[in-house]
Amino acid sequence: MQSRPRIPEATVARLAVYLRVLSGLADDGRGTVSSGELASAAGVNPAGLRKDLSHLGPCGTRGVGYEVATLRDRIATVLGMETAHACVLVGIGNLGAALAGYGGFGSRGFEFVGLFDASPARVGQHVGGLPVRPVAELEEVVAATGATIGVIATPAEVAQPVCDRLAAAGVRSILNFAPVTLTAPRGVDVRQVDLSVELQVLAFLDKQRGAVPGVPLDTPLAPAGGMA
Amino acid sequence: MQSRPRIPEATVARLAVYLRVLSGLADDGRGTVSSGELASAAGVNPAGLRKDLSHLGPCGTRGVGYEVATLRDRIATVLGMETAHACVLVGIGNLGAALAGYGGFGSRGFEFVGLFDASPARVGQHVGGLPVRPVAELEEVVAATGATIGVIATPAEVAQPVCDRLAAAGVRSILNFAPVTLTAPRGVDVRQVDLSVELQVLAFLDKQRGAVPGVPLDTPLAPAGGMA
DNA sequence: GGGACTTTGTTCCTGCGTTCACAAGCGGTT
DNA sequence: AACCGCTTGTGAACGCAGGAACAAAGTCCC
Repeated sequence: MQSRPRIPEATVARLAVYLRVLSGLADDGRGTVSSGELASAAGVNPAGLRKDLSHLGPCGTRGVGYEVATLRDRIATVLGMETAHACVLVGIGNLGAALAGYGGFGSRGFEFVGLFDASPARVGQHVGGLPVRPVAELEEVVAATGATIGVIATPAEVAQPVCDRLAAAGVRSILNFAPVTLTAPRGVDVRQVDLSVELQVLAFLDKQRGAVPGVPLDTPLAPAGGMA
Repeated sequence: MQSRPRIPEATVARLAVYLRVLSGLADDGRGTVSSGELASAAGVNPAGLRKDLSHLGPCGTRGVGYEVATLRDRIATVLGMETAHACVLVGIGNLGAALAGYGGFGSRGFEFVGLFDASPARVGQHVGGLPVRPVAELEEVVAATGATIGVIATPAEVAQPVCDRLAAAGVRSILNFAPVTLTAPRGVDVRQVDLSVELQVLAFLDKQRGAVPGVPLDTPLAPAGGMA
């Protein structure tokens, strides 16, 4: 009954999506939304959306719907977005530069306070308004800024040492883009985003769909010629 | 039981991880691996790993373990990696350029056959060995190359139109990096990768952990000055 | 050749997430 | 003021994923 006994992780991920949709609706001047419309825009089931929202207490009006601005602020508060989160980014390659320049982070309360790279050629360059610093200064910057989130976009070979240094420096949440499974000490949360894994799942689903005609397309799809 | 009655998506995602670990072990010259060691390297439970592998039939030797090369090839076959997949990439901004230059795709059977961007300044440039083409040629290239996978790395505003054009051109699997929920016709599978959502989940877990001291750290954690 | 150890493959069980369906409550209307 | 339709919030059932324990099977050693 308290504020948050426990919110499932799957629900948290969806809350972030709702928040994005609600921000767009607020910009369009919408005052209220129904669960059905919001669920449709987010690509989920209306009942599931209501259950997700029930985790943060009653925040809608029966017979009317949800007040867009109020619900947006409520979700932002629950997700911990009222306070800015300081992040450090290690590995300013192609992907790292893309992350540093991505505006979607800053508008959601995440601020990069340090960019690091091992290559001397990169050090000193400015990416997204911040200078790239040598990795030797990592611990110093983390301690000075109180950064709690670390993002790893390095080659796979050095991802684990970087993870160890981040954890030792006091970072408690790590987002890893390197294609390796990281091990972190107890109390440090690591989330893995493997781009090739996503592609392989897509390829498998495509193969499975093509091999099993049990899920036919309702589109004509022409000859196809496929046979079992 | 024979070929594939149905493999859960969660298992497919983990199979891709096992495949990466097995490739590394094969490069190190390892002949066999036990489920415990493989599970440890992949960061999963040994029992769960064996259950995942059971979906593709008995492929291990009791008392010994799994033959590294054999298991690797088996997983690669199941995931549909023996045949190369042609992909098109729309939106050559910071993120798109990073994806085009990422070597992890080519080594896993995914080949970019077309890069597209709406900006005339981008068109003609070469990224990752391929020329950037105008989006007007999208349908033509998809038809000529038979690409089945489309990757969207455009701004959010144009992601839905691009998705529609990809689907109409014959692409059946779409990986979307734009922060919008896409709607695709029946038969076209869309996977969403929202980087800010990942960060927000991390921030929430951190906030929850900090507010609820029920999960204490077993490390001393007192002075931040300590290091490995 | 036999015994014992190791490791896989399977089965059961617990818990979670998702979905469906209904009661409660609010606004608008007459 | 009362009725009625609409929407939220909640309770229950279904299905699925995850984890642990057990039996089968193969190998190594004596």
